[in-house]
Amino acid sequence: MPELPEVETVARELRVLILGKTIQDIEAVWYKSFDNQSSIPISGQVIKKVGRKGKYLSLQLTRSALVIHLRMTGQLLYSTHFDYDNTHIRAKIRFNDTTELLFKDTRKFGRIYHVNDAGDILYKIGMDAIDPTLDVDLFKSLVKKSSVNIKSFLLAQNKIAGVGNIYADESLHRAGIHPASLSNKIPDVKLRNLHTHLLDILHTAIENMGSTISDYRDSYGNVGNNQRFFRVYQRTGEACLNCSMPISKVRIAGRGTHFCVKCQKVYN
DNA sequence: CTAATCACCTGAAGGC
DNA sequence: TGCCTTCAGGTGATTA
Repeated sequence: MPELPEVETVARELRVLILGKTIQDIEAVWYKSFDNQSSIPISGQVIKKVGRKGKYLSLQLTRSALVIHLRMTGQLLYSTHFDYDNTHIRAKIRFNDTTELLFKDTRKFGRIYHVNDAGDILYKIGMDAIDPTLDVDLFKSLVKKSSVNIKSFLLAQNKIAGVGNIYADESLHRAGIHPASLSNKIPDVKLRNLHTHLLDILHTAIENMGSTISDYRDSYGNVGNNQRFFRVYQRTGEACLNCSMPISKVRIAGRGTHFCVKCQKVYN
């Protein structure tokens, strides 16, 4: 589910909802969902800062940190009452004002890590895709250093963090680059295009509160709006909005990949 | 280093 | 209705 725009939406909401709250305790309803790697007690610690890097959320506490990845179906739902639906709730972060942050995760892939320092988890992640210091030149040099196909490059979180299957396909379509193109064979002009469109797509998706395919919800339980603006993702067989050619779907990097054969040129 | 495949899980959808 | 297969916003380990 959630890629950068969805996680950013949740991060912004959590800053309003839980910043400054004191944690009472954390209950691991499904044992694997909460991975406690620190001996520092959580109880009594205050949420000092809510951050995001790539698809990871980080909650800086007084003395330690919680790092959260929602994977495919994770949701962080803020609750002020106790009569909620417990289905698929895998962990509960309780605050001392009786409110809770519920970790709902149908497929159980998501994780809440408790670590001494958020860097213990985040050190392996590349630069965030909307980090202002990731300018065109740096973007181009990262891509040109890679020999993998561009779709795989965009999905590789250790290079640029936050882009997933939806926004990889959407940005490659806008930039007119075939997803199977080799990263180091794409012309500079096209990479410049890709950088521009990737940023535009991510920022627009944030403005639209993220994309909901099926499971994504924000911390209020609301769906996103950005799925209405997809041009290729999940539009297989439908007309390309640029040229009317039916959208194709193939498997690249082990993922369903949507593109237009006419608008997206292969470089290799 | 890269590429492919499986593993982790549950549920929805489509074919028969 | 039921059974079986395939697929899904992700990533990490393992095997060529």
